Amino acid sequence: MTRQRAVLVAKLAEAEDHPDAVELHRRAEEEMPGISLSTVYRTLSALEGQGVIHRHQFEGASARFEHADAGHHDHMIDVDTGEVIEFCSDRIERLQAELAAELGYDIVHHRMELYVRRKPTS
Amino acid sequence: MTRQRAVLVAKLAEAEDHPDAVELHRRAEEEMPGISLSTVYRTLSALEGQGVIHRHQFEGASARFEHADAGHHDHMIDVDTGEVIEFCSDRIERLQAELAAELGYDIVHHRMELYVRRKPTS
DNA sequence: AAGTCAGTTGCAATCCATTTGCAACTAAGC
DNA sequence: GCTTAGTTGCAAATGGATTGCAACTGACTT
Repeated sequence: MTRQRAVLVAKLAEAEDHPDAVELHRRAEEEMPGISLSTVYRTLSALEGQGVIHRHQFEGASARFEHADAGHHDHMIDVDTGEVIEFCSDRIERLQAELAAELGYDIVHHRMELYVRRKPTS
Repeated sequence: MTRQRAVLVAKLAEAEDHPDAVELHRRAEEEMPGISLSTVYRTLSALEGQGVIHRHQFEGASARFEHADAGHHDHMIDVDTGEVIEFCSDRIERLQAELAAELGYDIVHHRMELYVRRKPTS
């Protein structure tokens, strides 16, 4: 609706990585100097509520965001670089659902994060 | 070493659930009135560093702790009650390792949480 | 084109879990 | 009992995130 909201959606759509609120604020300021950090936080919460973006709370870091256009996937986090790698496994998801069902539960949503390190090059 | 540390370790060992720092403080005060919340936080961090306990940061909640005597397991969180159910799946762990390996990574550690709801009783 | 008004913004203040500086205390060894 | 490194309690600080509020803006009406 407003220009600041448009800028934030655009920045998220074009982002290849998973920026946090402060980084997004930095990027938004390039196009919209003076945009406030509270607006960034407020807008991100709103967009999350509408399902337009996803919020991820990785270990020991502030929340990071990504546009929700890609389908469901999980994340690997390189513990050395902080880089985030997306992946998806139907087989794991199936097993998760089975395990939950065995205990009498349905899965509402799940979170799976693999904290990884590059294999030493041989 | 000190009495407050002993009380906290004891409370964690006898805990059937996954209490947070404030709840643990409450329980410790039964045996040790006047114990301070900072001591609880400090001791929990120390115990975590020694590998005696594990810290879990579930969605939208403060950190919860558990004694590390049981082997590795993951968690299901009942979104209605907050109850935590432990489970473990070798098959999933194997798949996770395979997926990481395919992309050239070794897993340092992982986090898998299933947010669930009791199946409606038929 | 001017008027209306709900929704949005920027700022500063606030929240809340957690951490920390510091002086007083304790436990464990000498 | 005396020493001292490690621990405690308190109060203050931290840091990411949220919020109250008055000013503003954008979309719609006429």
